[in-house]
Formats: sequence, C-alpha cells, structure tokens
Amino acid sequence: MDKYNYENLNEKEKRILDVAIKIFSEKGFNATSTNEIAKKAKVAEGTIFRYFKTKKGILRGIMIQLINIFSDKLVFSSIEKIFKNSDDKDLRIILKEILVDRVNLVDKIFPMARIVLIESIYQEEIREALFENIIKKALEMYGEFHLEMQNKNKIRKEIDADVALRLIVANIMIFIGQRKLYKDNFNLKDDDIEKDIDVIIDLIMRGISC
Amino acid sequence: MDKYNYENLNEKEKRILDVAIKIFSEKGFNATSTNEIAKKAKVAEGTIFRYFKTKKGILRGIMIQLINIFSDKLVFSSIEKIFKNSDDKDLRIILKEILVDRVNLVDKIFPMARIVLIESIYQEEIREALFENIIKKALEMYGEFHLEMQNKNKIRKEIDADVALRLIVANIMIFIGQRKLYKDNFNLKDDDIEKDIDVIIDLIMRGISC
DNA sequence: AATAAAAGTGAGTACTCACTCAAATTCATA
DNA sequence: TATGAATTTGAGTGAGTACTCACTTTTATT
Repeated sequence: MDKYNYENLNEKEKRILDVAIKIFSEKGFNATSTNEIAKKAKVAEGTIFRYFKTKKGILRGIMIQLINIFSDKLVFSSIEKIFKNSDDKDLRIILKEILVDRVNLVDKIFPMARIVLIESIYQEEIREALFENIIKKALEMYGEFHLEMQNKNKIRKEIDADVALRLIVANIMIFIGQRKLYKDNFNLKDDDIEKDIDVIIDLIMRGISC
Repeated sequence: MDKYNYENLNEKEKRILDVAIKIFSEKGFNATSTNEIAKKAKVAEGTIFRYFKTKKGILRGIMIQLINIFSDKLVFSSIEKIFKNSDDKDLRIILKEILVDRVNLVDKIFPMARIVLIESIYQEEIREALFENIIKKALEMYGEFHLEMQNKNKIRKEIDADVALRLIVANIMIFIGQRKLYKDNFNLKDDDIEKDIDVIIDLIMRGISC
C-alpha cells in the first residue's frame, strides 16, 4: 500500500498525476488527451503508459491519492482530534472548527474531489471506491460523534447520523460549488467566507441541535 | 421562440434529442458519439447535423428544453400556484407541497438536469445560460415569497433569500443524488421518500423559521 | 403527372485518440 | 570503463471521431 503514497511515487509519476489532476478537473476526464498530459508533464506519452497502464489507470491513481488523503493524517485525524477534544466545547464551536478545517481542505483537494465525484456518476468502479473508502468511513466516524452528542443532549435523538451528515455535506458542497462556479455572479468575496460559514453552521445547528 | 418548444419539433428532431439526453446522462457528453446517437435514434448521422449544426448544438438543444421546462408551465407556474395560495397555510405544508412537486419534477427531468449541471462546470456558455435562465429566475421568484414570509413572521428576518434557497436546493440535490447513485448502498426504498422529505423539511424549517 | 423544394441518407474525409514498441538513453554494478 | 538492465522516448498504428456532401427519397404545389 505504501507505494501508493504520493511521497513514494517517483518524480515523473508525480508530475503525471499532478498535471492529470489539473487538466481533468478543468476539462473533464474524457475531454483530456494523454498527449496533452504528456506534454504538460514534460514526459513522453509512452512514459504515462509505463506507470499507468491505461488512461483509466491515471484516474484510478487520482482516486487512490484522494482515498489516502481522506484515510490518513490530513482529514480524519484532524477531525478526530476535534471530536476527541470536544468534551466541554459547545457543539457550535466544534462544527465551526470542522467546517473551517473542511473548507480549507476541500478547497485544497477540490480538483481531485471534482474529478472523482463526476466520474463516480459514470463509472461503477469509482463510485464503489468512493463509497467504500470515503463515504462509509465518514459515516462510521461521524456516527460515533453523533451518538456521543446525542447522549450529551446536544443533538436531537430523533435525527439519524446519516441524515445529519448529509445535511452537513450538502451544505459544504453547495457552498464550495457556488464559490467556485458562480463567484462573479453572486459577487462573493473571499473575506466573506467566515461569515458565510457562520450562517451555514447556524442553519445546521438549528436543524439538528436540541 | 416557439419553434424551440419540444412540441413543435418534428418527429426525428425529438427522437434525436430524447436519445441524446438518455446517452449523455448515462455516459457523459464527451463519451457519447454522434454515431451512437444516430443509430439509437434510427436516423442517419447526417440528419443530426441537419438539425443541430454541431455536437455541442445538441447540448444547446437540451439546455433550451430544460430552460423551457423551468420557465413555463411545469415548474415555476406550479410553484407560483403554491405560493399564491399560501395565505393561510403553514410554511411547513407549503414547503412540503413544493418539495414533493420538485422531487417528482426533478426526478422526471433528472437526466437533462444532470447533463446541464455537469457540462456547466466545463462550458462557460452552458453555465451562463443556467445562471441567467434558471438560477436567477428561481432566486427572483423565491425572493418574493421569502419576503412575504418574513413579513408574516414565518421566516427569520436575518436569513437572506439566497441563503435559504441554497439550503433548500442543496438538500433536494443531495437527496436525489443519493437516491440515484447510492440507492443500494444505503438500501433506500421508494416508499421511504415521503418520510425522507418530511425529515428534510424539518431540518430546513428549523433552520429558517422563527 | 410533372416539377421543385425539402428532408434524409451514409460513405467518405480529415483528424484525433489511446496505446505500442523498437530504439535510444540513463543508471547500477563490477 | 564496460556491460547489462531499467527507464524513457516519440514516431507509428488502427480504431474511432465529428462533420460533409453528392446523392436519393419524400413531400408539396401546379
């Protein structure tokens, strides 16, 4: 498994992946040619197929990176830390920490996430991997926290964990999507983000808290 | 403008559009060949290019149909009716009517909406059309209702219309997306829909109502 | 029935695509 | 430094692409 870690990839493999992530997310998987990836990554087209047997193999490589990010240090552990230290914090503050953390993160991994989300619509293999390795884990992890919060009478007993998580995820996703795609139309400014997050938290909180 | 109405299209044009909607939504725009569309629609490939000058023209045709649906009778007018008759109804009931209406509708137009949403990510032209003709109109229409409801002290004064609409749309979208893509994983049954909608309404209501 | 216009066809065109492979280059080891 | 192995290269390949156009068929008009 370790060899799938970004750090353990060699120079050219990294470059191919990075360039592929950029172009796939900008133009879409099918609209991107391996020739373009090769040129932008400054490798021969053959080199791509040495490392990733097929074009779909590049997509698989991106998926693996995304799963690694979500599995490892960056995501779940930071959230776990927030959860674990949450004994006496207000639920509102915990949520804010997670959201700020999550927004920064998703913003960083937005290109990868976009590719995987869209291709998961068309490709069973990607959809399956997304569900098994990211959604399922998120549900398990959040489930624990949810239960804990319910026992502390901070979240309503009648709200299911998956419903609550869906509410949170939906809000984060549309929030980010709106900022990425319709920044100009809604004339959103970057320094409104904090305020915007507060509004989202407020809506979520009213929805799920006691 | 009338000639863009689905009813006014001729037999073959309809068939091409219908088939294109089906295949585009299943495999994606770029993964679909005009040859396949021609075969499934039982027309010659040349016929496609007679009606839609380019492949992108087919996409444009789909966009126009979607805009028509959203502009005309089916969508806004049904919602308008709900709004107009809403004088003494509970906000909760109004929302439910809209959501049931909306879910049925989105379910019906899901393939078109999926194509347009995804291509709007990559193509400025589609994104612009989506914003100008659907999002903007939805905002205007909802804005009126929102204000009315605020004046009747049914929606909190500090909630902006676009934030509320975003909350509603996000919830509908993830709700439908989940059912379409992860039906089996979450073992969701069709007869749970009503109950599920009630939960969503409850969350939204707690978020925005006084 | 004759004629013209409109609609429809599908083989052909120029081009792009993912992928291959023989040869060139780089690297490791003695 | 010589030798063999591993890596990298990019021209080449065949399948497939969006789109065209000379032609045929259908429809409307007289």
